[in-house]
Amino acid sequence: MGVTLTGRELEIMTILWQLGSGTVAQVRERLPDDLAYTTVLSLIRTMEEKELVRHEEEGRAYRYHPLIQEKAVRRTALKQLVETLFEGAPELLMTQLVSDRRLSDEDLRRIRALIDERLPAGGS
Amino acid sequence: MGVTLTGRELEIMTILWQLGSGTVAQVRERLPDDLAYTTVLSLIRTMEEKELVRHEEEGRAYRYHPLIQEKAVRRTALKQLVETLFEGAPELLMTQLVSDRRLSDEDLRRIRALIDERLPAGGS
DNA sequence: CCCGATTAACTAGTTGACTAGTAGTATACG
DNA sequence: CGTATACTACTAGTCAACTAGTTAATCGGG
Repeated sequence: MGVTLTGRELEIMTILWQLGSGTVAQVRERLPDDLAYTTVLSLIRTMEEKELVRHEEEGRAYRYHPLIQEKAVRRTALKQLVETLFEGAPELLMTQLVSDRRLSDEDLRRIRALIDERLPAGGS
Repeated sequence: MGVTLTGRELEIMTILWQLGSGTVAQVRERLPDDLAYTTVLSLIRTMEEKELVRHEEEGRAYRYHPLIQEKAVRRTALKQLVETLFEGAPELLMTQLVSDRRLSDEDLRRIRALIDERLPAGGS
């Protein structure tokens, strides 16, 4: 259930999300590893079969557009993580994030503000 | 970097974490899918090579003990997710969790209490 | 019009995760 | 002591992800 991507596919989608759209060459030069042109092409074609991207012709090349939203992928991945590793309990994940040193005071205040917005006024 | 497990390995580790330790048979009967005994054995032996578990002899069987902590796996997975899908910014992940319907008011209050503890007293 | 460069399509090889069978060994028990 | 049972070791096959080569088509410049 939900949109799931392999590692490489995610790298490619991230680039497409940033650019809005891109040709194979554009994606290729932005990938962290130096892959062969044909390799990137193969990946993108697979992604087109999965309906993750679509193409439109642009001169001699194809321009590829993302068909899925980053938010959807994030949601699926997060849900997956919570289910497999945090007993299906999101607050366990939250707790770990808050407990770890990873968040600055600034971050924490922002989160608290968000929570306050979300909670009905006058709670205990 | 950090402890990473495959899907099945995680399932097995979760069982070992719950039990404290276990034999192949004990793990096998608790796995969601009905795998052959030898399959589970193969998996666990691979995990022993990776130093994810160790064994001690117990009568005719081996008893396997986890060598890594659940917390370590959670930390790695969470960090991985933040880096690959949330621009390395944990507060983005927090924001999405808070925004989604997934958390009850109860959860939110608990998180807010945690944040309050964490933050230095006094001062927005 | 021809040449070099870029690109898409097709084909295929490698690797790791996952699965399971077979053989051999040890244990329990009558 | 002998047989059945449970277990480990070894071997191997399948599948998806990933990678890249070859071929053919297209375009721009001389």
